[in-house]
Amino acid sequence: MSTRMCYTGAVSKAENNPPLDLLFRALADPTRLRLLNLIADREICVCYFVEILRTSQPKVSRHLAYLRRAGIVASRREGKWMHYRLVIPKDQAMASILRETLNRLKQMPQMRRDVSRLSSACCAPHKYELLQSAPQPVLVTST
Amino acid sequence: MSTRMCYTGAVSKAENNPPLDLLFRALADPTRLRLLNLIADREICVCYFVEILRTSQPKVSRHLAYLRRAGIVASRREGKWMHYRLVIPKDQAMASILRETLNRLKQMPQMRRDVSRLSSACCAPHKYELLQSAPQPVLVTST
DNA sequence: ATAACACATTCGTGTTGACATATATGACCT
DNA sequence: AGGTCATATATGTCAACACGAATGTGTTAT
Repeated sequence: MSTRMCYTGAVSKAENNPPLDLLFRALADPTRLRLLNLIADREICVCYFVEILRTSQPKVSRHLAYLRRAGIVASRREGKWMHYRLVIPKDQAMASILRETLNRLKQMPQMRRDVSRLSSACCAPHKYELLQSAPQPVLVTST
Repeated sequence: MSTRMCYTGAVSKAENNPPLDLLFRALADPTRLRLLNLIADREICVCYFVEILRTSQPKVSRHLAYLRRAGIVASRREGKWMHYRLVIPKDQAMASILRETLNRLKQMPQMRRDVSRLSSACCAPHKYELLQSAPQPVLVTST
């Protein structure tokens, strides 16, 4: 009960402030950081994430949903495939923190490995079971 | 003791990657963001946080401990008082994301209110019960 | 229609985080 | 030594999150 009253206070506070802590919660997981790094420069479908991160499809799906709820990615359906792309938030603070983060991610060894694995997969999708007929990622004009 | 061992583990993982998600977890809470904003430009003791955020002392203490474990603040004891100050991580990615975050926090209304409340409290500590004899915050050269 | 495919969601479970309350520690004073 | 102040930590409760496994949903192909 007193908890409720506390939360009411918190919500009214959020009217003024962009919920920055929400952005940070979205970034506070290594899997989501890897997804974000891959998604930063291209529109890409889920099966590529599964292949590149070598993880389960539900796990990828859940984390993408998390990022979507945080408003930093959006999805688009094309037949069987769901394509995900980056969305830069309207809020300036969130936007610049996100951009800075993406720039820094790019320089990290693990993230570079992911991207180069993605390049290989794109050049030779026949080598990857899941990617046989999947639409290839499409580079997006970097912001 | 077990804490030490935990940290050792985390460090070994960090050989490749800076544990960026750890930084984001530290930033993923509104109370911690307010604390960080206040601590950004000055060394300041706990009782001021309690007064400015109008919250309980254990809550402040816990969140400061969280920030300390994430390596972005450090503490110093002076008699009864614990002073906290910002620490810019050595890792370049963490450092610049943190700096960008602090710059953005500064512009948010809630954060400005906190700072101005702090200024008032510093000018008239006698008006605040908790601050009667507490050492005043000391501005720190901004990085 | 039905089967295969790509992806999303749900369920059960273990883990972590946030909080209030209570208690402990360390420093100062008498 | 004992008391008090400033701060830290322990305890119990509750919500959020992560995961694998299973199941559901929408689309294409047959």
